[in-house]
Amino acid sequence: MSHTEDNYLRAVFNLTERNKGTANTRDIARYLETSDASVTDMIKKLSSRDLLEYIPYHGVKLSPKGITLATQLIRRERLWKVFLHSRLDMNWNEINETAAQLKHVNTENLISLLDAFLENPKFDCFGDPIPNADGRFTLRNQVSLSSLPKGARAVLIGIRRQDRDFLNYLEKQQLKISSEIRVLSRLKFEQSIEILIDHKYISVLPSRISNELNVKWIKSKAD
Amino acid sequence: MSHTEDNYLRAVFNLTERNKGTANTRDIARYLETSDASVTDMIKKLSSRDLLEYIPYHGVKLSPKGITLATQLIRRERLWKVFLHSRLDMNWNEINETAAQLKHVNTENLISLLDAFLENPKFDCFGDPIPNADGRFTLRNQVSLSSLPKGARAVLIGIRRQDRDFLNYLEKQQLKISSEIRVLSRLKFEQSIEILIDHKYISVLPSRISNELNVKWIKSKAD
DNA sequence: TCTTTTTTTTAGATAAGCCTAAATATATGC
DNA sequence: GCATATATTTAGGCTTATCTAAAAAAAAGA
Repeated sequence: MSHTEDNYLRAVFNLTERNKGTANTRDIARYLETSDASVTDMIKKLSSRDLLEYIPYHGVKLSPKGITLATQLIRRERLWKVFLHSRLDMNWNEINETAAQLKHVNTENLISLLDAFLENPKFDCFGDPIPNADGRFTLRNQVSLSSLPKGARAVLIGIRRQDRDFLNYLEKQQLKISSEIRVLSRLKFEQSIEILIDHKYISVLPSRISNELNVKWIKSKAD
Repeated sequence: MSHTEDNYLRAVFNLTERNKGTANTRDIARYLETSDASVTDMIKKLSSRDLLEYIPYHGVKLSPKGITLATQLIRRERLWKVFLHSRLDMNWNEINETAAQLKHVNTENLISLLDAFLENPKFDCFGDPIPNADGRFTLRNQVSLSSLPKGARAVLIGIRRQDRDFLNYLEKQQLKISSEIRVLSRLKFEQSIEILIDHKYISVLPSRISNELNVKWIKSKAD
């Protein structure tokens, strides 16, 4: 597998949300910042090698073989993210850029040794699940921050959007994985939500933002 | 810089022993396991970009610009070796294979963060010096194990040859960086040297082997 | 349904990195 | 110094991954 092929597989994986549905040419091209024509070329190549299931003019999804490979890539990438975050204390944007490169590194024992060194994390620093060596993902209950009622308490456990500007914005707001959140009020303007972060910082987030944040809702006995 | 270009620069760096002398086409081809013709092509390309100084038919050396880049590559590769050895406990052969891939990864702060995490090591797990961010190498006194007299005490600090079979052989012999060595006797047969390793293991090494090992000779006050 | 817009595919080119075979330059031995 | 051997370069071609422009298919709107 070349780096390019790796990236196509991961793109299809991400765009089909773990293979529910198909990815279309145009979205893959945008995701990888390349031309539609290049995507068609590569799709043909990968499907001829049984990594993609392809119906011309109607998009692609991963084949069983493709799922296995894509899952390994995701595993490598997310384990590296944990390393970069927890050991090197790198910032979010650089973590994504660096892990995107590191995921291509592949030798016999590297990933199992790294996994052991990091003490077998199940989620990365953005809350995304890390598949185990068999490709299985850990599931957990989570809801969108935007769905919480006034007064609710929650912990931030997942960040859906991960583009540069969005991540910079969150870091500015002192929001990070494991941050404790209390919903102070819900405003009519842009369906905003006013929250208290880690008992210290007050923020008002428009739904455009809070929709992208997944939390674990801590229900007290009273509820 | 592409991965291929990276590898050519590092090859020239290694083959010229930090730029004393020139590297010839054939040796570069052997080192990179490619054809002579491909090497000529790439040499032309890199010298046209002022990374190599090239006299047709008479070999190449790194230009000042090339030295800077090659030194950064060596720095990245050797820092990763320290990580793989000291944190992941990977074996020597896989360390070389993995670090060869990792050295291409390059983002803004990665290497300085890794360096800090590893506590600024000056030598890697094979005893090779790690250039600092300015490209300077730490020097130290070392002699070949083969040159020690009977009775000498020393510490293993460098391994010159690093091919698969050689490294496997050393690991079998319980030899590693920082091993304490005492010279028990010197034999006529193949100029072998009998040594005691870490007060536990006795080995007889032919000069073919001991020539490739660098040690720090611990001279006691009596000497 | 028929036209227009959007999306996808095809056609034809280009650049990087590699190859083999042939030509040429340099080094070596007598 | 000349013949032979070795090393290097040139010539021509291949593959991968990319591109733009044009053609074709599908989707959307009136």
